Amino acid sequence: MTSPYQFAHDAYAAALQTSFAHLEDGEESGESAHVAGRVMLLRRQGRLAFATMRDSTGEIQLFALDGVAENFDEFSKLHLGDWVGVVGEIVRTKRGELSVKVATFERLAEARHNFGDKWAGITDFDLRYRHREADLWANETSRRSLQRRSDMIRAVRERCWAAGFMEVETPILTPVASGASARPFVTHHNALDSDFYLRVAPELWLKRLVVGGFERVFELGRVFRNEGVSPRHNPEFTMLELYAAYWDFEDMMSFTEELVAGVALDVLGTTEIEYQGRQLSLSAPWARRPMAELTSEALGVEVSVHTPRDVLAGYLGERGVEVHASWGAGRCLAELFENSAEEGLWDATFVTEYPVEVSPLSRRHRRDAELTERFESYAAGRELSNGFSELNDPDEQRSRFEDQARLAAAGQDETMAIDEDYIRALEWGLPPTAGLGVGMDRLAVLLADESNLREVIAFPTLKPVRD
RNA sequence: GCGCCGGUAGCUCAAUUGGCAGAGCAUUUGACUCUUAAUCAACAGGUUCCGGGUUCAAGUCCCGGCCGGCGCACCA
Repeated sequence: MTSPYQFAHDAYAAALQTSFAHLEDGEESGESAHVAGRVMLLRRQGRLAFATMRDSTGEIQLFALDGVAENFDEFSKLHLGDWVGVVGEIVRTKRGELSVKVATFERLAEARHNFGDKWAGITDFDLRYRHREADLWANETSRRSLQRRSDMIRAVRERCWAAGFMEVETPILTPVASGASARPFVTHHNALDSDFYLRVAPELWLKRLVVGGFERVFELGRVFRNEGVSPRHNPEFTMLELYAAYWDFEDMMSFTEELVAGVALDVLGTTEIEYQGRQLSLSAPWARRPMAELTSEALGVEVSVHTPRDVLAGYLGERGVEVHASWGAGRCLAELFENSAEEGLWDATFVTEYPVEVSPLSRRHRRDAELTERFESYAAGRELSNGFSELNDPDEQRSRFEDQARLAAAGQDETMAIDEDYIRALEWGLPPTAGLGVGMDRLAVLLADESNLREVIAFPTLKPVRD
């Protein structure tokens, strides 16, 4: 029997369950449907057989009778997991199960492997992540989480478009990996005989488009960082970055809270979500708290970027953090914040006033030259977004990059690479602009109520199996 | 990269102190005209992750490796 090339499918399980809800036990509707999906369960009973078929919307029972179904013997020999296309009347069985009474059926494709135990499904992480196609049939929560991610991406796009942002695409293969302090992946282009880096952020390209006159741009794309893998980190992840000319960081914070709360509303219908058994608020407006203030509260002692560097270093030492000789007061404060206050930020909160030292692309704060007009948002103790008033002075940008180069020379692993083309772009004039980056996987984890990033990534990065 | 834990049939899991490697589901065969994780009967299914070692005897203990989970580090 050759495998069919097509099936004239005209009905879905969930819609049938709804539109024939009125059928009484034992009643026949007189209406026929063409349904298709996978056989998930099969109950043969002599000259009749029942199958539970699942499609992308839900499940419906297939009811086959010898003498009524034209190829009953083949039906009763189906395997769990086989794809079928069925034509038959919609009926409700005597025992009350809505069913398609099989007139004809075709096996559309065979399943050579099963989809796990009927009860337990597939639980082995290795199998689930390496063969997500099987996991998706075996585990309802896997389907739900990836569906939520898709709903989220859609909502983000629609809200960005609605706010007048235009979607653009910038290079993934780049001659310099800059725009974030992260180790890049390196690859090689043969014809150009040049090494390229996979981007660690689209930031610098996007700002060049603003220089070019596109006032509001966004990119939703994959970035790559050659760093550790954990429940909260995948080497490739999806970032939303957007830039708005004429805005400052305050404007961007307002946009951020509206965007994230709006997306939660679109996906979940609420901005008061439950995450890991605990209520979490994404409702705007979010608290806006200077880093120094949060850190002082957590430490029980007043600190700021103006506290002597060695005093801050001393507090870090007490907390068991190894202080690098090249760290100034700004870096020390940021480290102290991460070590003390960060984890406690449960409801969505903006942390503001990041030190210049850790913010090489941010504009200095208009009230304090040691600080920047930068914010990060946190939820469930984790960073969700990062944004700032963009540094648009090419001379200062050059000196900030040079500071980064000095730190690299002093032995710091993760620093930002100098990008001459970007500095030249700034020389053409970047208007006052605010930018935002949102970790889409992190947001998806919140919306899907998952604790592990891999659950919202269809095919997370795994080590290849070697012989 | 480091630490802890794990890997047994296609799937989910057992296996006492080191003493014959098992069950349910799936597959195969048979019975059954209203099942719902159908039921009943039978057959088959194993490089116990891989490679060494200790021992009369290793799924179990030891060493090395592979892969995964969690934590740390790095980072978002």
